[in-house]
Amino acid sequence: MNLDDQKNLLSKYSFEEKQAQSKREEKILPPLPDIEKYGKVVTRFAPNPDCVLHLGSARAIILSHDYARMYSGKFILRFEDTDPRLKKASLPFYDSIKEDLKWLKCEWDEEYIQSDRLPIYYEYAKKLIEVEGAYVCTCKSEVFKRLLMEKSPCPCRSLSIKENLERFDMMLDGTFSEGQAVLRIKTDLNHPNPAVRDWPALRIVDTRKHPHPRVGSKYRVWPLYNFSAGLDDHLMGVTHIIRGKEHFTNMVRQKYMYSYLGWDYPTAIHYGRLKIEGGVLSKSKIMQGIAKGLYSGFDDPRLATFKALRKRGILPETIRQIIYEVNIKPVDATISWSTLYSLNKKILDPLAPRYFVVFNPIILAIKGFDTERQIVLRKHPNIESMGYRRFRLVPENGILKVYISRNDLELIRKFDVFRLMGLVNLTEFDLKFSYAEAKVHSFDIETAKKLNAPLIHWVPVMECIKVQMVTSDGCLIEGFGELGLADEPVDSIVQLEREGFARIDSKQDNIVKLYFSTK
RNA sequence: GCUCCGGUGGUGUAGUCCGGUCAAGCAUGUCGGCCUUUCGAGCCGUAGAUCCCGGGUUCAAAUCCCGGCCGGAGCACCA
Repeated sequence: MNLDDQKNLLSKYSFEEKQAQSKREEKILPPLPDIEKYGKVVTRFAPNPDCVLHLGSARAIILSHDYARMYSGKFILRFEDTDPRLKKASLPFYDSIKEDLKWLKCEWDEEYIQSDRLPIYYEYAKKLIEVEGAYVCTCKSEVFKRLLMEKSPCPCRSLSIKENLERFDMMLDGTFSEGQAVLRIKTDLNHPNPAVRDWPALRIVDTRKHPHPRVGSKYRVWPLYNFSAGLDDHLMGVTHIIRGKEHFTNMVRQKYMYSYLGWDYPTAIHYGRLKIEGGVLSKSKIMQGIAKGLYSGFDDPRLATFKALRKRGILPETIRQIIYEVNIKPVDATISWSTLYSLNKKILDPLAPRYFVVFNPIILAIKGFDTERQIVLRKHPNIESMGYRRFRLVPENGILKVYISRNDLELIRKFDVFRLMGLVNLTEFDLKFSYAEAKVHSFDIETAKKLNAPLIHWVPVMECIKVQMVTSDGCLIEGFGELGLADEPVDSIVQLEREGFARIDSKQDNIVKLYFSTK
């Protein structure tokens, strides 16, 4: 082996070694605790259908679903629509939540709607009264609150089982009206956290005034979160609850109920909030903003809803990677758009065909373009099988007209020669009042390279299509794109050369509408 | 105020349970270079962290203990 051979071998070896090292490690979920305790893992996602889903729910959804799949378990979707008054559900959201889950590739195995289950909750309410774990309290809430802070019981707490049962029936039959009675779960009145002391389980809602979107005014006694969710988690066999840390004390409260019923509390995992720089992630801000006309809709690009992310060409795989990366820590995480985009681009780049689109267009008249030319460009620089883009360029009286972007004017003026990508090298650039002129210098790329000419994208005036694009701040910009763009199906993501990635949102009236994704 | 939970480069995260191999890894972002008929992708390199602070235990602490500071969550007849 001579020296050259050795060098070769060495460089080859170290190259491969480096490649192997730099290969991105596929993030995997850490093991779920307590799996040995349960025969089969059961998780659930339990949204209130009072708004569309946003990035803040992504942790709960993806972790719950993926852990269920990882352990060949079961993933349940449960709609928690038990507040007909303040956080009232609305019919369209049941469907939109399901759409978002499907888009995220989180198919559920079972589906429940709590507003269908009121009789079950009533049954357990009675059971809890019978084991003296619950009582019907008719105290004014200020009075009760004061007693609570003093760690002293309210008069209703010592009522007999029989009296409580009667009172509960009076809640159900309408003798008590809204605000007059509430079923409470007995806890330790000395519990250091006043928030857990004798928490309310069921209350009365005047559903003639506040009809429920699904069951109207059929029921007047409605469960509160801890009661219905707590019961359902056991009843549905949930083994692992994955939810936000705001629910931490809810677990403490629910455990009292579980002990009366002789149940074991599932393994609960609490994660912190997931935010994104500048992204609007509050249900009330989303709802109010749309009502006020501040946002164009649930898919407004400034919102961090799944609908908006999807519209911008963010892939569900990207969101999943982010979730895997931030994991299940109880700390809040603010992820940056650049991280999101970078992950997205890595997935997108080998998939997205390339096209020319010129925004802020100006006509460029090319002089000295004497003969008709056909040019063929690849849709993807490295993936030939993706196909080709063909242009037929027919000059008129030795002049060819193309659109270029005003944004490139400054760049062009810095050089004597510039090149229209794939087409021609130009010189003697001259900006007239409403158009620009330039003269053919040469055609081959080698000359352009030699002269260090900047590369400009372009669109032929004779063969082009109108393009509108919604930018990330919600503005609409217009321009012209090459004809082939119109052949790409709606929803596909393309790369506009030198501009960035964009998703085709619609095609109508000879206009292609795009949503900008990422540079 | 009370009750919990946390604090690792700009951001996110690994390591913390079972102290040494961590003068701290990875990703993203920054800056520079290479490559490329894209300002994309890829490749190479660079800079950036007294591991919140103080004390203690120890031969040895990002890791254990105590105190402090800062941040978050909860304290609804909401979910």
